[in-house]
Amino acid sequence: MTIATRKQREKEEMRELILHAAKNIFLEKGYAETSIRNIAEKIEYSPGTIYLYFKEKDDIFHALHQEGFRKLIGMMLPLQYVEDPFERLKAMGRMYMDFAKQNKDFYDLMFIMQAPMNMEKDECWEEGDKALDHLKQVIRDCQATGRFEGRDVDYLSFIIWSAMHGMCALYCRERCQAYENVDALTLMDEGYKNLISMMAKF
Amino acid sequence: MTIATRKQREKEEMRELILHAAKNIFLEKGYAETSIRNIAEKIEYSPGTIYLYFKEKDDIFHALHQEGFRKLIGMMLPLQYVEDPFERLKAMGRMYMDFAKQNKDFYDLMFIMQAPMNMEKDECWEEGDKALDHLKQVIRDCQATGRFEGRDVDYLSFIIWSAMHGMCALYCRERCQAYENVDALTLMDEGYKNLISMMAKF
DNA sequence: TGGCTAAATGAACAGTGTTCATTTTATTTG
DNA sequence: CAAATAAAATGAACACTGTTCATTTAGCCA
Repeated sequence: MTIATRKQREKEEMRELILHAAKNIFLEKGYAETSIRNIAEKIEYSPGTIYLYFKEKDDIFHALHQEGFRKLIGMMLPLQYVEDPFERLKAMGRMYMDFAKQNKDFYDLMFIMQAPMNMEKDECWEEGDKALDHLKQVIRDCQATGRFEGRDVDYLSFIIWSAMHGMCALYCRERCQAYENVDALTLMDEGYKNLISMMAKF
Repeated sequence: MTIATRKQREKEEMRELILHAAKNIFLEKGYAETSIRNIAEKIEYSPGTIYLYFKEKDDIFHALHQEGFRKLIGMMLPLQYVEDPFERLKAMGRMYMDFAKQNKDFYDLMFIMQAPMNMEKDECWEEGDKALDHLKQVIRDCQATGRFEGRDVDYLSFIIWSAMHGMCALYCRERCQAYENVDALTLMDEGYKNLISMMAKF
């Protein structure tokens, strides 16, 4: 094993160390409260060191962004074995919602935040595109069984995604409080049922 | 006219002056780039002065938040004369979308940002609640004509709002770019048409 | 004009992301 | 092994942030 490869591995380990610390602070305190100095302190290095492994703060969150998508896709993957396409679509929607509920901060980072988006589209959205392709494919599968006949896949996937995202985003940013007498989780569950009914008759 | 009343008027004018400057910077540069010092500089006062008229930065954005809702409600108001409730609902949806397209930053501030929400619910969401009540009422009007029969108004309004918000939020935060071959505005228009079709058959 | 109150100031505090000359550490060469 | 070189880590410094507060300035009343 050459020194060069060890050096490279150590570099990779350092990146992981930083990411691990960043993720913990981020999940605990949120984006705004996660500072470079906080991360540096946690891993017992100086702030400057972090800039040897990441070009800027957003780079770190870009990495977490990808991790979030890998997590979401990981949750979705088993659902490909649900045979009936519409049932699969329904299960995917529920999974998406559960992901948002259980990983508020990841969801925020992936779909709401402005921060880590100053990247060239191609490299930044690879994982996100994959997730969207999943959705489009299941819609095409539905169409193969006669559902959603004649509907454009792009437009249809967009409104479905929007509806799901809308609920999750309102949830993440506390706008569900507008409904004083209904608890947020119930609101989402029942809202989703309505969406399913709509799609079923569509 | 007593001095006291003039003093009070001057105080109000100063608030307006600050708000006006804040709004301009905010609409031009966004929330993060709008600093107290920037606002102070624009109105040619010292930073400290602003804290004599607003408790904190969020207070300023809370005021803009309200202004945004008044603007949205103002746009919605004429639509109450659309007789058919479902047509009215459709028009309201389109109006909501247009508002988001034309006032990206206001929309962001009103429905996406975390910032100015650290207020006691009652005073902060008065305007927002009014807007939501509008939606609920038109749904009830629809139900009076036999549409959406047996559906819970809270849940139904939530999924409709979510679908609209989802599109607008994805638009505001540049997630429409996920669709490489479709322009964002077309995506929203066509997405909305799909939503209307869904609601029509629901 | 003197006294008082209210308004405005701007330096100071504790924090931020980021840069870079300097020091420390590790590796290679003589 | 020692000296020279290359790589990694440092932390002070820069320009910024929101917010506070002792001090100065301006306006009003007796």
